[in-house]
Amino acid sequence: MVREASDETEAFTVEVCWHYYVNGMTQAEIAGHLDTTRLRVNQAIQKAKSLGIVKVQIDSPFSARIELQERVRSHLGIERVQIGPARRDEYNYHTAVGAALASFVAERIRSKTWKTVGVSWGMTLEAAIQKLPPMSAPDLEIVSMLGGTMQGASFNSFSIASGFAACLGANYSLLAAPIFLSEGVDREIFLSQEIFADHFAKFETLDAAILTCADVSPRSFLVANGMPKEFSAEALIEAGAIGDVLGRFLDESGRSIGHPLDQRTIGVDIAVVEKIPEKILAAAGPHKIDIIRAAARRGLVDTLVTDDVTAELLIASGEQRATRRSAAG
Amino acid sequence: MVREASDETEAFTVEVCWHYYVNGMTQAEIAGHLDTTRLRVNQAIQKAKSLGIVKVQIDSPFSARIELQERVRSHLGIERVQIGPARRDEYNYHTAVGAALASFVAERIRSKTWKTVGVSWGMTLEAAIQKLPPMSAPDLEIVSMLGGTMQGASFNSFSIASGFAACLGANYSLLAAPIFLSEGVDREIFLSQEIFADHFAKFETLDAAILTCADVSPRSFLVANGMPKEFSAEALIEAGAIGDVLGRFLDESGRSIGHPLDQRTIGVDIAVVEKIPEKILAAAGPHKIDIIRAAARRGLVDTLVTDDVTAELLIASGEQRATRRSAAG
DNA sequence: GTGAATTTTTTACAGATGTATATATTGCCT
DNA sequence: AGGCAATATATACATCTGTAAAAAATTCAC
Repeated sequence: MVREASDETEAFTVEVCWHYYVNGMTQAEIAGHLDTTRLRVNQAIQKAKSLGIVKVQIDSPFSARIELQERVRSHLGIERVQIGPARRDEYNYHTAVGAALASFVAERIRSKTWKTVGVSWGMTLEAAIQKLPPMSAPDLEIVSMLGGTMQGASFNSFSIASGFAACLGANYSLLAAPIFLSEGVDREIFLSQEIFADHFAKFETLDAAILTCADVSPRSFLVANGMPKEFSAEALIEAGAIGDVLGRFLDESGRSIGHPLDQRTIGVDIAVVEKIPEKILAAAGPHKIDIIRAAARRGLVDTLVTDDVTAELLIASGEQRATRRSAAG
Repeated sequence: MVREASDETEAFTVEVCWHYYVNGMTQAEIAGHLDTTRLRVNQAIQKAKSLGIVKVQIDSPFSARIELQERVRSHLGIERVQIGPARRDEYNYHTAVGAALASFVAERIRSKTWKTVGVSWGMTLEAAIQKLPPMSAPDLEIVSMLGGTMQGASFNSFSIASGFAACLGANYSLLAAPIFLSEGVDREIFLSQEIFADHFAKFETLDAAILTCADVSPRSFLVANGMPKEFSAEALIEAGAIGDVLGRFLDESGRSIGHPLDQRTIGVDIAVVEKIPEKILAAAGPHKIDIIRAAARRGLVDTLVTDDVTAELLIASGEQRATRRSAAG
């Protein structure tokens, strides 16, 4: 058979695609119609897709959001991203992400047979609790994963687990301890108490974890209200910390900074969290970009729940970092 | 399960389509990822296609031509259309269509096991002969389907069948008779001669026919050079003729006009032509629009070979006719 | 709380797609 | 003209899609 000139093969490819995509013919029907083989038709369609002759366009008001979440998901290398649209005129980095988290958690609890869910605490989770629909999950236990702060104004770190439980019609189990022990208190002796041992045992079999994170700045409730006096934010930053998850400070690559504070922290170990089947990180705000990325790097994120402002910043700053590395190369 | 608001279902539909068309995931993979069923995913894709959320675009310089040929094919209700691009600055209604016919016939002879092919005659077929590549088809017989004209300048109606045969390395069988008998000559007696009977018998088993057509005007070689003196073009037009195929004049609907001329015409009957498995009509030029459409209506066209000028006119005039009928309705 | 209606999911199956492999065909070189 | 390499076709099979039907779940009305 005479081999065709490339113009003829592109004309053939276009004609094949016309019949397939526009006329809705099967590949076998097209082969019969054009007097060729099904393999040739299949190859023409593959070629058209790979050369961009055929383009699929998804036209919907939701396309931009779905594209954004897919770009963030790909950028962070995680399983899924849920984006809540934020108000740009009165931006507040808890509201949209709180709503998105509430929706996601409700959906997840309906469709999964979760028994135990660990929770962190923070103002983002508090915002989610405000938005959770009433549900009835009597077989579910909400387990707090770290101690709380002893001071505060409106926000109560001990109310997060109980708040989730109240809305979900679930039970809760609190870690009734300060997040950081006082100087001179031995952590292992403190945690050897049976009530704590029983609680920590729960961490080994959690079905999911609802996490949040914070940077190392006064915007972090923990940094503003919960740090021991002998540890400063500046010292943490000097040690490489860019933020914390569950009271554990991480560097830009997601590595623990190996700080003396770890020996005073009452909460689940990061290595235990990594093994939880479904880790949901809820976080938004420009100041959290680095710690979100670090947590993802560390393997602490299956699902990121965020807002669209933060999602766009993640993408933009990711592109900047790629551009800087490329220029340096 | 709570029925979703329609905004959420469109968001879901878009997300499904994103994974399917952009991420290249299978429907089962998407169902697992979005925690739903394969049926739901399939339905979302169908819905997106039917609502126009998903659009397939075929971007190629050939798209316009393929679209045009599909529109003509659909307009005429025939099997396929081959379009040759014509020069617009020096338009000539034989060259492009002749080239397209040559290409199509060559391809067809390579891929089909044709034994006998009937041919009409005309300047369009002559142009095709000029463009046919040399081939070797010793088992093929080219059979002329009608008598010829006794006069002419450069064009010889008796050279078409032999010209095809020469190029294709085939045999030929000529209908050595005038296309119209003289007055007073009985057609049946004339055709009862064994040599004609043998030739006419071939018409019953033709594998394909290569036809052309002409309007009723001096542009038609037949009308200009072959008509008996007692029949005028005006009289044919008055009888309803808009053109001819194989010397048989048809009205706008493709019906034979039932003219006394039929009793003097030496050529295959139209009813016999209708039964040939593959009928190829080669025709181009603004003056042939009506007879092309009439021939298609009559069932004389499986494949139309034309040029792009004519194709566009077919479409445009078809739209005008539809508009007129709509206004009259 | 129960039963009926409706909707969704699961399962099954037919047809289409995608790809691998064996076979056939074509082209080129000697 | 024959042999070999390259290419195309035919065949086979795995996977995916599309849809129908049975089963399960949910919703609604009483």
